Amino acid sequence: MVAPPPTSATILGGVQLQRPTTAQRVAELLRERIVQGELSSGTQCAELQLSTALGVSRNTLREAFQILVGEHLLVHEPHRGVFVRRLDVDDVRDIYTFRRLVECAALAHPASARGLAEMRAAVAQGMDAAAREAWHEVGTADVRFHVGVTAVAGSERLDQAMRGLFAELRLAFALVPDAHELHRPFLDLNAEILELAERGQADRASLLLRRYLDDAEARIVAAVQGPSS
Amino acid sequence: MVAPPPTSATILGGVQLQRPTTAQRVAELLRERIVQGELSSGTQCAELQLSTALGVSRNTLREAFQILVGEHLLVHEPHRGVFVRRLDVDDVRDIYTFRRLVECAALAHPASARGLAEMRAAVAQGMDAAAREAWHEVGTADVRFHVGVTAVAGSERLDQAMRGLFAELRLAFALVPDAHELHRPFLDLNAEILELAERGQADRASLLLRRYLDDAEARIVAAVQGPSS
DNA sequence: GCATATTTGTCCGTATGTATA
DNA sequence: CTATACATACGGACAAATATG
Repeated sequence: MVAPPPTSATILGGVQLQRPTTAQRVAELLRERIVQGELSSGTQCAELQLSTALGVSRNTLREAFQILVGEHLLVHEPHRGVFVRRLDVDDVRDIYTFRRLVECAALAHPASARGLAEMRAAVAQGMDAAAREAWHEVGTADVRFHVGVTAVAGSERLDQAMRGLFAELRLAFALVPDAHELHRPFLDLNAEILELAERGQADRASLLLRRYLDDAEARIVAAVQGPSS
Repeated sequence: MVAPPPTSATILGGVQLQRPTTAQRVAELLRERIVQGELSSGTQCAELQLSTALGVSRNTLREAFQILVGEHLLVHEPHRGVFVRRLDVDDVRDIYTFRRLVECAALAHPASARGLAEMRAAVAQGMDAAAREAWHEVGTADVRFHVGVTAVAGSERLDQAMRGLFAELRLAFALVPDAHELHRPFLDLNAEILELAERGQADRASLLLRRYLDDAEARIVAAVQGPSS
């Protein structure tokens, strides 16, 4: 059920030499639904219900759960079940502390040209999407830009950690009332950061990025705190 | 089998409010064996053999595998099984690129006093262990010192990522012939870094740390490359 | 290159314990 | 407090892929 099992060998280019197992496909499907906000924070993922809905056994589903718990997208409460993670203010602050350290340091000491290329592509995609008023894609491009910033550091593991962090962040994005307004103001800022980075003005690029992150953090924190205060 | 299931409630102090599930306990047991080198790189973890040896079902064991695969300690090869990860030179370089960025940036922009306290405790432990010629404990203290450095940044998620990175690194430590000699030369260096950090000489501490990491990387790379060259 | 044995991948049924109405 | 629902964990089964002789 879940998905048409890829024909056979699946030896596509790249690193992925192994056809995904069912648990991996289930995890990917759930991950997508979570970051897209279709499964909102706090939602319980009942084993019986989900396994029948997806057409997989409970054992396989539980393997998928372990993957997503490891990515912090699900939380496990013993004998109660697994739930879509709910981020609180401390979580958001923690994530942005992480991002500030990594992204600013990456820009300050550039080591990989591949990251710059990603940043460039992301800025172009964001501009294009904004012109078409495709706000969701603007958000995607924004995330892509910052993954690119991280890639400047030149560590595959660091990139992966950051991708996981952004998946978590989307749990908070879903709480922001007008998601369009969240990313649009950053389009020009990203372009400016890119230009500074390409001209070798590493310190100024890093400083501008820090301002971006402080601003973004404040917006998300306000949204997570809710209408109160 | 695996381990005496903790009596009942297990509401110890700290964050851990949930009694570990069997899969988590199995994962912890295997993790320990892996980082201690008892399960060496490349070893296959046969499901039937391990599940009977540990007294758990195959399903439960497979859940534990997913946890450790997520931590990069095991690799999954479809229809072949799971194996203890084998690090190559690129892996070691990647890990040290990660460490350089994070640890140096943490020291350069200190944000948490708790991290400094950990560094201080680790230096003391290392000195004490060296005096007793407990070389294994010297290594433990060295790792603790650098986890402390990371903690200076003040992000729980960053700390966790770094702990995972060190678990991976131990796969490579096991390849170094005389593990004693790996950490001992760094005892004085750690103390010096700590002193600079405590005196607020953030830049000099960060620079010294970078030299440490370059040196350590070279040693590990040489060990992983083997007697050749 | 082929037939066979082994191991993984996945499912089902079920007994037990835990939380909640 | 009982009852119900659900998670936990086990063992068995079989197909599919891989390894072996």
